[in-house]
This record gives sequence, structure tokens and C-alpha cells, in this order.
Amino acid sequence: MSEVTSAHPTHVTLAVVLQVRRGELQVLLWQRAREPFRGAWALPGGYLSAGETLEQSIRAHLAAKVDVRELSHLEQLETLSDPDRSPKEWQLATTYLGLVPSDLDPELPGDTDWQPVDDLPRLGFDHGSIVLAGRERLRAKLSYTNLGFALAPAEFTISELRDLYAAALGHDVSATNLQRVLLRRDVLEQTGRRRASGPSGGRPGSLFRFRTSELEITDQFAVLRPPGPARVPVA
Amino acid sequence: MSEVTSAHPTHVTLAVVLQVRRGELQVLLWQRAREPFRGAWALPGGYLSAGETLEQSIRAHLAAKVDVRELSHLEQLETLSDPDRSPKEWQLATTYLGLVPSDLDPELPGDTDWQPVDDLPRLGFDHGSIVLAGRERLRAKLSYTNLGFALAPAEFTISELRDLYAAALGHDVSATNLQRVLLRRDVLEQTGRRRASGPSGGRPGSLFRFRTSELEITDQFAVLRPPGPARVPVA
DNA sequence: TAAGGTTTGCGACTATGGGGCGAAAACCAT
DNA sequence: ATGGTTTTCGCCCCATAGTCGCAAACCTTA
Repeated sequence: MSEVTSAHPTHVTLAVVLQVRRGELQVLLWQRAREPFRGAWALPGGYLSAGETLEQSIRAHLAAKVDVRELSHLEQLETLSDPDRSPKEWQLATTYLGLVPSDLDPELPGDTDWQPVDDLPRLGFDHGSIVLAGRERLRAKLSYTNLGFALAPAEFTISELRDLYAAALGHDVSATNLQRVLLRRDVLEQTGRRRASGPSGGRPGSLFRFRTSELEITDQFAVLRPPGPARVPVA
Repeated sequence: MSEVTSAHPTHVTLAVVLQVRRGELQVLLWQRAREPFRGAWALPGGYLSAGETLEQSIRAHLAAKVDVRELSHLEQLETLSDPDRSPKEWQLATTYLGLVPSDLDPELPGDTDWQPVDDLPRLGFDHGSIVLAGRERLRAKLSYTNLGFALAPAEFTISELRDLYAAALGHDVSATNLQRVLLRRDVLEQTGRRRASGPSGGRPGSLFRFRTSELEITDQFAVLRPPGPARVPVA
């Protein structure tokens, strides 16, 4: 049980901010200088202030670490309420998933750094499981939404996008298949330009972009569909 | 802005409890006797008490309306934080989705009743949109999980199950397709028994049951799968 | 300019799973 | 037995994903 159990819980917001850096999925963490969990790493976030919404709160706390304008996506995850999740007080935590495009490299305070999600340091509180939940949410949504836009730069070749997906999903991805799936779903479109070929030569790749930066869900996963002759293709 | 904005918000839990009754999807509501929103209908729920988790809180509040043991499923939805969502105070609300099998008919207090989700009365606060969110979550999960177990009685024919799905999804469902999909995914199994044929005659249907009442997710919706020869069938 | 190496693009083929349809099976009532 | 009703099941079609391999496009070096 908590050392202090008042009648009202405190409320914090926490964010799992993910980015693909150097070919691997990394999460934004900061190292605690004070107890509890002194020396351990923790998710960015902090207390909810009066008059704020939860989203405003997490954006404000993140602004102290990274420039908030660099966040390409932010969505709410679970709200945690185990009375023992903080050793010092009765504290609720509403968690968020944030994404940053891979071509950005925001300035960070000295106590803050990116850590690979597959090789995490010791995390304080229940933050380890929160990172797992964020990673899982990202993995799932990459499959049935256009969320890739939030990980990718404005323009990219299919090979570059394949590497992004491979890092985020944690397994190899076929470039052929990725291109076909995303083009058929109309989430990618061609820019017409090509990229200068790399240092090792080879054919230069066409540049693509995501058609929109609004989250869209593929309707294809409604398994028991309404009856009808056929779903009309876009007119 | 709220009339009263203290430094600490209050926190309530609310539940969208759904059941298929008389062939349509209905939600559990109670009619408010006091301001604000006197006379309007509202979702069951109430304040979070000291030492509780959010799930314990909503279960306790629901116990005052329906016997909690009748809930076949309970999962967290969003946590709402608009400072103006309650006219009387700064109040956060963590919402839940609850499901009740269609063969149960719990005792209800006098102020409480089931209402069809397609023809709702006037709802107080933001409860209208919460009901929508719950309905949408149910619809989605019926497609890619075995969540149907939470709507169905212990045994049923395919036709009966089709009617349940049709009511929950809001559109017709093919019995042939439903059976094939759920059997292939191994979520349904046959009991061996048959149901006596109905009043209008006809061939008696075989009785089925859900293989498990634990929530399981069909892995089939990972679109960009890991490479490999084939996913091995269950050995 | 030709040859060889590297990377991208793309079509062909296969596998899987959902949707539609109709015939056969199983039951009741007359 | 005959007809009406409901369930069951096989068959075919189509959409989409996964795999493979070759051609195209580019660079470097000879």
C-alpha cells in the first residue's frame, strides 16, 4: 500500500515518444536525479495542472524535452490506477503514444536521451510496461492504418520506408509487398522525382509521400461485412 | 469554463454496458433526479474512492445497478478531460465498456433501464458520445477477436448467433459466412447437441459454444507479416 | 564505350480467407 | 406422402497478401 493515501489521487500524464533512429526504434527517456528511482530512467511527463486537458498537459510537459511541433502523432493509451504504482503517493497516470519522423533530431536537455526499445535500461515505476504497450499499439496500427506517415520524412523511397517499417515492426518487410499494399490502399503517392543513387551505385529510387497526415483506418478489416454486390471503388 | 475550478480535479468512472435485448443492441442508463441534467438519462458510474483502482471503482458502482457477476466483459475506453465536460466541477472521467450475455435479465433499480442505442433519449453531460465510442469499440472487436462470447449465451445455434451479431453490428450478417469464419478461427466449437426445432418447423440447428471466454485476438490482421514459408497450423 | 556490380521496379504466380449461391438435409404439419 | 421451413454444406468467385525472378536504371572501372 502507498505510504500516503489521501482521499484524492494526484494525476500525471506520461508519454511513450518513439522514433526510428539509426535503423532501430528508440524511445525518449530521462534519467531521474531524485528519489524515488534515483538514477533510473523514466518516461517524460508530469502533473496535470488546473484547467488543462490531459492532452494539453502531456504536450506541455513534452515541450520541456523536445519541440512539440516535431510530434507527428499523439494519441491516448491506457489510464493506470494501481494504488501502489507510485511508492510516494496515490497517483493516476494517463499514458500517451507520441511519434517523431525519422528525419528530425530535436535538441534534448542533458538528462534526456533516446534509448533503443529492444535494449532498455532499468526503468522506474511501471514505465517499462508502458513502453511495451506503446510499442504494441504502434505495431498494430501500422498494419491497418496509414500511421506510417508519422514515422517517415516528407519524401522517401520504398527502400527507405521498408527500413522504417522493419525497425518499427521488429521484423523484415518485403519492399515489393509494402509498396503494393500501401499503393493499393491509396495511402502512398508518387512525387515524380527520383533520388540520386547512393554511394554504392544502383538504380535511383522513385520518391513517394504519404497522401495525407491525417490518421485513416483501412475499412478492409471489418470481417463480417454488410451484404451487397461489391464495395464500390473510389469513383 | 467550470464554475468551480479547484487545483485538483475529481475523478469518476462511467460504463457503457451493452446487451442485445429483443434483437437490438441496448445500453444501460439511469434517469437523473437531481441537477445538473435533471430528468436526462446518464451512464452508470460515480466517484473514485480512496485506495481503489479504476476497474474496482466501476465494478462497485455497477454493482448498485446490476449484479456484477453478470458482466461477461469489461475493458477500459478513453479518459475524458475537457474542463467543461461537467458544469459543476473540474471532473475527469475514465470510461469503460461492459457487456452482458443476451440470455440474462438482471434486476434493475426503478430509475434504471435499458435503452436501444439506435434510439437514445436525451443524455446528460458528454454521455452520448461515450455511448457511441463504446458501440464502435464493440463493432471493431467483434471483427478481429472472439468477443462474441460476451454477448452470447453458453450455447446457441448459428442462426441465433447471427441475429446477435446483426444486432451488435447494425447490419445483416450471413449465417454461412459467420459459421465458416468463426469455425476456421477456432473460436467456436460444436457441442454435439441439437436444439428442438422452432414453432414454424424447420431443421433443428446444431448447438455451438465459444471455445473460450478469454479475449483472444486473431493474428491474421498483421498485414506486413514476418517472412517465412507459412504460418504453421496448430499442431 | 563496354563490362560488371548494385539497387530498384514490376509482372507472374501462389496461398489464404471472405462472400455468395444453391442444392441437399432435417424437421414439422397437414 | 407432400409441401413448407430452416439449417447445413459444398462449390465457385474474388480480393488481397506473400514470393520469386528478371528487367531496368544507375555507377564505377577498365
